[in-house]
Amino acid sequence: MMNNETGGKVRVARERTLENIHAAAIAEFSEKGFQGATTQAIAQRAGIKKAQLHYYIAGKEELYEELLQKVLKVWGDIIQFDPTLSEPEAVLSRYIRNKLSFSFDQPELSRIFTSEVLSGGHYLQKYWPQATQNIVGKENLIHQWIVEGKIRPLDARLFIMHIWALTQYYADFAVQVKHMYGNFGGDTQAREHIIGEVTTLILNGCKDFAPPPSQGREQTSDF
Amino acid sequence: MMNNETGGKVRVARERTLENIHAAAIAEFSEKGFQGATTQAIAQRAGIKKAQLHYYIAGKEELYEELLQKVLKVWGDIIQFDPTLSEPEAVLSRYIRNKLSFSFDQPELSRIFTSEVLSGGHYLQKYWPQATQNIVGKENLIHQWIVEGKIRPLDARLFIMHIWALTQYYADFAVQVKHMYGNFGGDTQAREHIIGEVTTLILNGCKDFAPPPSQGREQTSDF
DNA sequence: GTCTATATGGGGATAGAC
DNA sequence: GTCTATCCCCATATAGAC
Repeated sequence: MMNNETGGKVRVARERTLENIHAAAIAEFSEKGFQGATTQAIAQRAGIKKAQLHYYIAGKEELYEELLQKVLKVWGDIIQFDPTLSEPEAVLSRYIRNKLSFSFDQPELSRIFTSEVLSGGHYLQKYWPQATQNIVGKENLIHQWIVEGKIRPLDARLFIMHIWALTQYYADFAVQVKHMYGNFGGDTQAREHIIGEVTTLILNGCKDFAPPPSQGREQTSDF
Repeated sequence: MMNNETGGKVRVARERTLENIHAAAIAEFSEKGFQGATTQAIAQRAGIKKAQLHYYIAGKEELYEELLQKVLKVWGDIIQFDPTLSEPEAVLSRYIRNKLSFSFDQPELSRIFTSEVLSGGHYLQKYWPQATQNIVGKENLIHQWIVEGKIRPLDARLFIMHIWALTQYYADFAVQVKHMYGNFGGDTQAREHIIGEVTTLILNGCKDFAPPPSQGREQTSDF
């Protein structure tokens, strides 16, 4: 208290340590999963001793949940349909670009979510309702596009999930991509190429091929 | 030796135990990953004691590698482009159906592979060359389709990887699908619906939209 | 805040009785 | 083949000196 009148230096040092811990924990949890990760390895990656780590965190489980929340928050913030756009091409392109960029930039954070889902998703119990709610908004817009004949009739919810799956792939299976396609880490050109291929696949995939001259069409999907 | 002249009963009992162990290990490894899984839990799931388990297996690592090989073998056998078919629609539909069916029927086995990739894929070192070889065959056929104008120009390798990603999704994220879409476990109707949606998305996604009346087209993808 | 030392529990694996 | 008991190591977490 007394030796920290500015309230700056100590706090900054503490937060830098916490950042190191977070980065280390993200790497460790995303690789080994919650059960496979060890506080020992996290401490080592963060450049501190194990006892020191436990001085900064409440426990392994609390640290894990904190990071899980972080992914969910970022996704909730960034990965949305842009409401200022209206045409399917623009909305979907933007969405794909955002989600893919996150997969490229923060693959480990993305993988924590995947690892948790693989483990049964017990730590996501509170998250599913919110996620489903989130998808409903997108679903409604897509339904509108179908009614307006802007895209072909399809199962809107599955369509969203498929886009999510395709973009998530580049985080979860980065190792596979690297081996089967070649390295593309910081290469902007390769990233743009992938974004383009995914976007085209999706946009073509929902296009109406031979739209009957001008008549309303119904959605055939009944799921 | 002497009390087993038929060579049957004992062997059968042994193999039944081994099957139980395999099933238990698949469940455990797919949930927790290699590091997170414990022989304790595997034994418990198999209905035997831990010491008993170690009588049947060479070690945790050997058991894990055995199961990994199992997935790779099944994929190598089942998930191929059918050479008796030739049209893109038929080949891709069949491929998607096979891969999706495996995701539905053996999700845990599929997830072991995913978990291993998430962990860095160190146990797959020998597998990548074979997998890449496998993809090259498909790639050549797709290139042919492009030259023949049967599908639009696209990056063939990424296209294959995207189909793989979409079908793998239903194994890895089964929990997510269940929460956001509803249960679809043994429901044949729902399975067929999903197969249909994925197939249509892919087939439309690679269709040529406004093919110029009749002229060869070049492949623009240079990756 | 940071260290060494340690408490306590669980991990993989084996010995040896039955 | 199956059990109990055990070895030895590593896990999470804390105590307490500095």
